[in-house]
Amino acid sequence: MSIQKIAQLAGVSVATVSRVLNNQGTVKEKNRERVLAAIKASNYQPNLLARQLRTARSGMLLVMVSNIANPFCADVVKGIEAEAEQNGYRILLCNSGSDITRSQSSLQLLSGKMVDGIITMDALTTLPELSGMIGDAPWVQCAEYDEHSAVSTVGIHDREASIFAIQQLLARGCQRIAMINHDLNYKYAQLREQGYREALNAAGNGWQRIAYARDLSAEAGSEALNQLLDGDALPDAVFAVSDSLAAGALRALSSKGLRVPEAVAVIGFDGTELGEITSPQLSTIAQPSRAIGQQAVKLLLQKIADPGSAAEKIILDWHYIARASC
Amino acid sequence: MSIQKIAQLAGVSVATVSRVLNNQGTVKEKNRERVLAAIKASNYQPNLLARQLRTARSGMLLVMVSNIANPFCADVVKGIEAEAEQNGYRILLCNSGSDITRSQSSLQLLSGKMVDGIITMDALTTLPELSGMIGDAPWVQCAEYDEHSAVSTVGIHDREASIFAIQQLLARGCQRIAMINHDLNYKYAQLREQGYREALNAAGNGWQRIAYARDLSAEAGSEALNQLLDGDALPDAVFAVSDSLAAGALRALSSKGLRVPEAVAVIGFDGTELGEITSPQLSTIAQPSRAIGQQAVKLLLQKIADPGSAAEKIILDWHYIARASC
DNA sequence: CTGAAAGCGCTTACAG
DNA sequence: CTGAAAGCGCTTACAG
Repeated sequence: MSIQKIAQLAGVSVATVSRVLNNQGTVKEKNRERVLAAIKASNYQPNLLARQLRTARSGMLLVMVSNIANPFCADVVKGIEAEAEQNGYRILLCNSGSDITRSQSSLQLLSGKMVDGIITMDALTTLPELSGMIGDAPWVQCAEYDEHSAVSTVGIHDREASIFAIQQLLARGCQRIAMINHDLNYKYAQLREQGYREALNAAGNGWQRIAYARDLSAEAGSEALNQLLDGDALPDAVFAVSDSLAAGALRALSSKGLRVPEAVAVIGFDGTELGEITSPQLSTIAQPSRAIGQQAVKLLLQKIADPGSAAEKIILDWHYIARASC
Repeated sequence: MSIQKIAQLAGVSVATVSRVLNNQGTVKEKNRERVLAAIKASNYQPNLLARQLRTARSGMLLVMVSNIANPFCADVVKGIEAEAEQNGYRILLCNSGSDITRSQSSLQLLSGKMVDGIITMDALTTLPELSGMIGDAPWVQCAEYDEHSAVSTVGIHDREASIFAIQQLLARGCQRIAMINHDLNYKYAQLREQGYREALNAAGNGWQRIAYARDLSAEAGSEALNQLLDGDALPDAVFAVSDSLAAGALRALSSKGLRVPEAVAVIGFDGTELGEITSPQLSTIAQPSRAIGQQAVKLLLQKIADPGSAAEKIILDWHYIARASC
């Protein structure tokens, strides 16, 4: 079913059909009705491929997430969706799974003109490989801040937040503060680790242990915690770079009979709903997830409207949520 | 940058460029090299819109999820992704948020020929409104089983699973078993409620209370539980239709000082990782999430390959995971 | 092994 | 207010 058939059915030209379809130009009322009737009668749906090929505009934004199962990502996506919708854009989600091949495959949607722009949440270090395909298409990098790249970004001050968390633990009297980090390919992982070391060094505390979780699942958090427990001295505090990791750590601590926060204090990161269902509830650094997504869309739309505009960096505020685990 | 330019640069026709692009037909080695060189030199990327318009094939599957933040959905999506990838298909995720307008908007991707088929996880009752747009495009409905519709589905036997859960509670000696259900627009919600009532009726137990959560968040689970606590007699067991709801219920119980399972036993549904991070850990009905996604793709691909084939229904096995909450 | 040409289904100046 | 025609960037018989 094409616009041709509709034109034929309605006894007008394709141009006229196109005009009523797009509500533009002027069409005599009687013709409009005829066209509308023909459309309804044949259950016609316009071919988006043809339309977008012609107009070079899709009204769609691609969002590339490393892991939708992560509640923080899901929250950011919600912010993205809301803002996009408000501006008449639809969003397409691709789960890259941090896999470079899969990312590249998804990027074809961009280079292939199926979407007008892209928001990535991938690891910073994978970006160079991607940027070739992205070229100078509208792009903003989300929740992964990089000061040197020429791409627009929105995120928080990760180092600061991390320092704050450690200071919190220090103020509590903790002596052996361990960290559960994630893949150092992520800039946030690097920055938070840097903050961890800085804060401890500044306090003259040389006891530093870091375990790296293989992904952001609770399971991986448990594993990481068990690694930490393997050493000579037990940590009396754990700072995890994600609530899901922290949740897994809490679980592992509990199964070892270590009370939280008495024996081991725990601080998480993200401020997701996960922190409310663990026991004890999780103290955590909350990111402004929705706002991050929202800002990302704003930057992207700006770039789409004016492709020549310069890259912009937005830093949003985090805050600490004190609950029972610290 | 178009195939035209490449042809010009390489000094061949567009047909030849197309042939090397698609690795088909035969091209003299020297010409192939020239084309490849031109492509590299100009960082050419094929326009997918044009290609798909011409071939009427996209290699993409649309997955419409009501809520990606739900871990069960995320697991199903993982199964979908894996199976799709194995068959050379890319997947596009759309978060409908159970919103009919948003669903319709996403469906334009299908009717607009941008994707070859669709997997929905929406509520059954919204489907009639959608089926008009879907027409007879390849479609499978996932995790929401309907015996009467003509669309392929894959799911579990919800009523049975629900009955089993209630019997478990009954066997434990629970007398006042409440249910936390979700929107009855979902068939699974209807079926599980039916199972709940049937099992209690069969046991001659007339004490039946149901609270409906406004969504599938832990927060909504807590709210629902508090409603349940409002009545005259306290329940001594709660069956929740989702792990996230159950997690919220556990949290609310704990804040009321009600011990689980001693004062109130709890059983969840889905078998997601959430059940492992709550305290106590959650006993739950586990769905074969990955397999559900995988089967859905198989059915869909089958339908794409042979559009005339009949709708198929697949019922997968669930199993009970006994943990500490019951 | 290669190229000219038709055509996928739209939109949009342009002329009337 | 309307239609004929060009063109978006591809692929694919078809002829050579």
